[in-house]
Amino acid sequence: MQKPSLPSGTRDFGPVVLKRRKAIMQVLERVFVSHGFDPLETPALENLKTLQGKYGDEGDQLLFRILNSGDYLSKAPEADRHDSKALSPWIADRGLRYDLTVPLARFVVMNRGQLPMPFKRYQMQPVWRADRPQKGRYREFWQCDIDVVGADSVLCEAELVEMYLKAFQQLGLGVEIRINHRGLLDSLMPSLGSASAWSEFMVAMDKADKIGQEGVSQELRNRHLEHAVRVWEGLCAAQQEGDFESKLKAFEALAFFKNEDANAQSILQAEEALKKAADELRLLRSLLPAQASVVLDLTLARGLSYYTGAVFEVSPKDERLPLDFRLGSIGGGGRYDNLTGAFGLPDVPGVGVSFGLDRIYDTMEAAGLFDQMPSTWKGILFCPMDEASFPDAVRLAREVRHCGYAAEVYPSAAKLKKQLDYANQRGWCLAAILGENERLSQTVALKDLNEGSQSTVSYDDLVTHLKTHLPNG
RNA sequence: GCGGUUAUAGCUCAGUUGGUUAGAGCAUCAGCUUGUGGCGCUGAGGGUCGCCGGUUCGAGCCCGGUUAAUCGCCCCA
Repeated sequence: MQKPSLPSGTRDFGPVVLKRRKAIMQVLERVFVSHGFDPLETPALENLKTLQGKYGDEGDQLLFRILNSGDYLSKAPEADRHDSKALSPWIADRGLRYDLTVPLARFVVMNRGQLPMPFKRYQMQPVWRADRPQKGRYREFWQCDIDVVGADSVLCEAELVEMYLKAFQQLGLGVEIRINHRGLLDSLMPSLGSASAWSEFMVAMDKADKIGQEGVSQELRNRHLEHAVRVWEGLCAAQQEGDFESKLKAFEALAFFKNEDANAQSILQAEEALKKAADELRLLRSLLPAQASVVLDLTLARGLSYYTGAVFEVSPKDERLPLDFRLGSIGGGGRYDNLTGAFGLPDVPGVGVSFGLDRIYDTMEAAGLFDQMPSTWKGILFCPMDEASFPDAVRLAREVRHCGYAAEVYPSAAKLKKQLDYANQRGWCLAAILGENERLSQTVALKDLNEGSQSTVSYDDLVTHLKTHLPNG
C-alpha cells in the first residue's frame, strides 16, 4: 500500500481555507469590475516557444515543461540524447504558464483588431514555477492580475494604484505601496559606467530590505564595483528624505553626479530618461488621494526584465502582524512598453499589477483577520429523529431554500447529540428538530445554536420565523 | 542548483546516559441519557517509531545511507 502524498510545493484547499480564499477573490473581483475590467482565462498549458525568453535565464530554468506524448525520443538526434539541456527541446513542446502577463500578451496579439482598445482585463488563475518551495513560496500559486493594454497614459498607473488601495482597504489589511520608475534607474547608467555594472547594481540594490544599506555596499565591494558604492550611498541619502517630492528632487540632484568617462551621448539619454520619469511620477502622485499610503522607493528595482516605466510593489504594513513576520511582497507590477513586441506586434504599451493571492491569504491569517470572520451558514439544519420524519424534513427544507435561505437535512436519524455536533461543526446557526411529537402537531423544535434557546414553531410559520431571525437572506 | 533542521497514533507532540508491553492532549467510536450540542463522566479502537543497512546481549534513542517535509541562499508572488 502506498502512502498518499502531494507533489512538493502544492496544496489541497479544504472547505475552511477555500471559503476564505474565495471571499478574498470576491472582494478583488468586485473592485476589478467596478473599474470596468473584463474577465479573461487562458490555458494552463502554453507552447514553450510562447514562454521561453520572456523571464530571463533564471525564469527559463523555473518553467515546468511537459513531456511530449508518443515516441518523443525517436525525434531527438543521437548526439543530444545524453545531455538533458540539449535533449529538452526535442521532447517537450509545452509548459505550464509561469505568470499571467505573457499569456495576456499572446492573447492580445492573436486577437488584435477584435479587442476594444484600451483593453482592460482581469485574470485570476494559478501559475506554476519549478522553484524550491519555502515559506510563502509555492510551486503552484494563484495570481490575480489586472492590466491595461494599449494606453500609455499615466492615468492607467493611477487607476491601478487606486485599485490596490481600495482592494486592501476592503480586505481590512494595512499595506504600503512603493513606487519607482525604471527611467530613474536607467539614468544611473552613465554614473555606473557599463550595462553589466548597472544590472549587477540592480541585483544588489533589490536586496536592500533584506540585508540593509551596509549589506548592499558590502556586496557591491565584493563584486569590485567600488564606483557603484558611491552611487548607492547617494541613492540612500536621497531615500532618507521624507516625502515623495523631496526624494525625487534629491534623486534628480544625484543623477547629475556622473562618471567623467561617460560620453556626451549617454549622458544626454540619461537626462532625458530622468526628466520623463520624474514628470510621470509627479503626475501619478498628483492623481492619487493626497493621504494615500503610497511612497517613492528609489531602491525598488523588481526582477522582471520587461518593465520599462513605473514599477509597483505592495508590502504588508499592519500592526496586528507579528514583528518577525516576513513574506516578501504580496503584489507588484509595472509598465511594459514592448511586451507584445516579442510576438511581432510592436508599440503596444501596457501596464498591470498582480495580487499574490496565496501571500495575501497567509498575511491575513497571520494578522488574525480570519478569526473574527466565522463563516456561518445563514440557514438551518433539519434534524430528523426517526425515518418517518424524513418526508416532512425534506419538504420543509425545500420551502426554506425557495425563500433564499440555506437548508440541509441530516441524512439519517442519528442520535441528536451527533446531529447537533455536526451542526456546530458546519456552522449552522439554527437546528430544526423533527420527531414523532413534532410531526403530530405539525411543528418543529427550533434551536438557536448560538444562544442555546429553543422554541416551538409550526410548519406554516417556519419561513416567516426565519425572516425575522436571519435578516439579509 | 547549494546549505541547516526535522521525521513517533488521523492531528499536535512527549519519550531520561541505549534497558520489560512506546505515552499524552485533541479527534473518532461506544456507553452514562428512546430526543438537546459547542467547556460533563467512563471506556474502546488506532503505531512496521519515514525507509534501508550498521554498532550492541539489547536501538524510537547511537552511526552511515536514502527519501520526504521544512527553514535559509540564489531568485521571486
